[in-house]
Amino acid sequence: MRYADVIVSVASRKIDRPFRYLVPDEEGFEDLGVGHLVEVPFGNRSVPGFVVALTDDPPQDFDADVELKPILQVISGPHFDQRAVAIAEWMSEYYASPLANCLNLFTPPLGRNWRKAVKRRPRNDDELPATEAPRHEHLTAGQVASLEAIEHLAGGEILLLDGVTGSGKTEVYLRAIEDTLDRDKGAIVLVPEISLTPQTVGRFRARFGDLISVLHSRLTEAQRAYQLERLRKGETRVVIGPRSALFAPVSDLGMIIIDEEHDHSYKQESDPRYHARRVAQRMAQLSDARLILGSATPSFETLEQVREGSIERIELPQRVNEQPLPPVEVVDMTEEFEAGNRSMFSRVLQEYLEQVKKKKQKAIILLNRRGFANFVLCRECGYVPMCESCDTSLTLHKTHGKLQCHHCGRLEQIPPKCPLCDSPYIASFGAGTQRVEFELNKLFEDWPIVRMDADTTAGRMGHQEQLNAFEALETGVLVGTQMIAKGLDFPEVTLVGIMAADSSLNIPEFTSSERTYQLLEQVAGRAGRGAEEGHVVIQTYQSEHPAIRAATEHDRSIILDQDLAMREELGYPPYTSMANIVISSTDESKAEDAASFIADAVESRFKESSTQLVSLLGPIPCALSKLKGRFRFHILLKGQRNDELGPPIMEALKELTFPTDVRVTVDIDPQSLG
DNA sequence: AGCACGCCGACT
DNA sequence: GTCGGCGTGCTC
Repeated sequence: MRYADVIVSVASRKIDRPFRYLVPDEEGFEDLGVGHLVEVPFGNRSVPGFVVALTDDPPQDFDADVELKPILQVISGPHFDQRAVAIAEWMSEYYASPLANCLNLFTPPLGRNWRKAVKRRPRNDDELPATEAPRHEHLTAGQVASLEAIEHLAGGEILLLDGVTGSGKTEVYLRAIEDTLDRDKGAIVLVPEISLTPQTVGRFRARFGDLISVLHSRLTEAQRAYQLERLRKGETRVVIGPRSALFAPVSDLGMIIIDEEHDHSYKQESDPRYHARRVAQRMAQLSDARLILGSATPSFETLEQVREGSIERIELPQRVNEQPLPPVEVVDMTEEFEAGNRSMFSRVLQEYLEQVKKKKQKAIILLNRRGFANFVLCRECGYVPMCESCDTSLTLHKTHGKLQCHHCGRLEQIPPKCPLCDSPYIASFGAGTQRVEFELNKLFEDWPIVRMDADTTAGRMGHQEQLNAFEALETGVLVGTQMIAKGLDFPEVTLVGIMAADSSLNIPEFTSSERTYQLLEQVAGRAGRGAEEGHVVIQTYQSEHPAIRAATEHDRSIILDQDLAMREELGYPPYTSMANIVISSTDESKAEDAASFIADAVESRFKESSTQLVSLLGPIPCALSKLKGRFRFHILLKGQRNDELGPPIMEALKELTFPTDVRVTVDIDPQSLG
């Protein structure tokens, strides 16, 4: 008899182990192997499962042929191979996540109709056209050095392309992939989702034609399945897509490229909470593939690895068009106020805006907060309308004239008078992107403004629609949140204005300086990409802060050394490893009880393990102590540098049971402790 | 995670 | 007397 080890796709740490089934000696099961999605009986129901091994041995302690149940049907596959199982197993341990969830990354989404295979052949292939992109340009010295370094890179080794915006990193990627294909190997290219624009895709399509599969979020399930099938068969050898493209079945993987490696979209914020950079590192080792990271503002973690020698670095300090980076002017808004300016725009920004309008050019204004006003407040008694489901203040939106919760979406009427003291003096504070749009309209009549934030980009094509609208303008302004900082390339943009540049500095996270610097430097790089000189104006109340100064002077060293020194001093990553366990429930005391139970169990599990715990904080209420009607507590663990906290946490949690409604999430290497 | 079994409170 | 609360245990 043949038997199959199956991981049932049920997200629970309790049943996270293989179950062995009989493989029926029937038609349809001849080719059954690792990576197939199957339907298996489980308890008194049937569930989806993934075959992870085949064997001739019955399980111990079982009267196999009497008690074992047979696989009911083979649904689809194979979706992954033995190497993928090894990666999923590593992820499961490292991230303390059920193996079933990790294997899910390699397989099509299991909807309500999982018993039926998704058709692989789509009606329309959605092939985006190749855009003409002739091979340049001669290469710059930095590009030549990059290609040489890549050539000498051994499998599993990592290279950082540390190149300013516009330094031609994409051309290096293209040539490195050509070389990979020449060696008869495949490649994975990860980009932030926002970069999957027709322009980027067109360049790759032009160079690699039918050898590339593009995985973007607009694909239907059938289109996606078709592209994955082509990769698996080796018909396409290169895949480009967001973080999930890391799990595409590229045959004979020779190279992984992560563009804009600092980007936060590479961290998945649902289980398994993996970081694509970390998984790619492991995958490159297991596959003997080269790993290329690229960014104008590399993550401090990566730069620390450069410093300690585990990542090689090549700098590309020059732009391909030989233009300098745009000069940045900092305006201290306290001085503007002293000088009698009550407008949200500084005088210098207003002057530049007038010039841009006069010259029929384009401007970008960044304010990293959506809505009209951040919150409203009664001026007599201080009452602030709060969300009933979340422990946060409501944001004023002018478009629908209501208060909105930015965490759960709840809408409330604006109270005409204070519900506590009946005062009519309700005022709003803190401007958002809607307010900027409103003030610009007042200041510059009949100058078109395109607003780009989460409110205007809903829907599948939202981003592209707003970008197209801005592109189509002869002259105008793009107002938006951080989403406009990423990868936009409009040569007509000659001015970038950044409002409230310090707003993200005050977020209580150890990465707030790093993030602020990256955001400012990235958005500053949107100016002056054409022939015309660009200007950048940063408005702030903390003009002396290193994060602001580093972006102003285009000099990362102003912030890097002192920020890393601070992290070492205070025991933050990369000098410690960190894990955050969040426990939530609609019942506050249930959440708190479960949390202290977990804290005890985890602590004693670490005492028995070889992994040393540097500190355990909590349980304490989360910064967002109530979210979507659920009360939240968290436990923050620190371990020694590079120690893996996942395995002991997983073991502790496997032994515990909680009342229904109590949810426990483990976040290894968290980006936010909220 | 589901789902069944099983043992104690307020209702037709 | 019964419906039903959710604790405990099992799933090849």
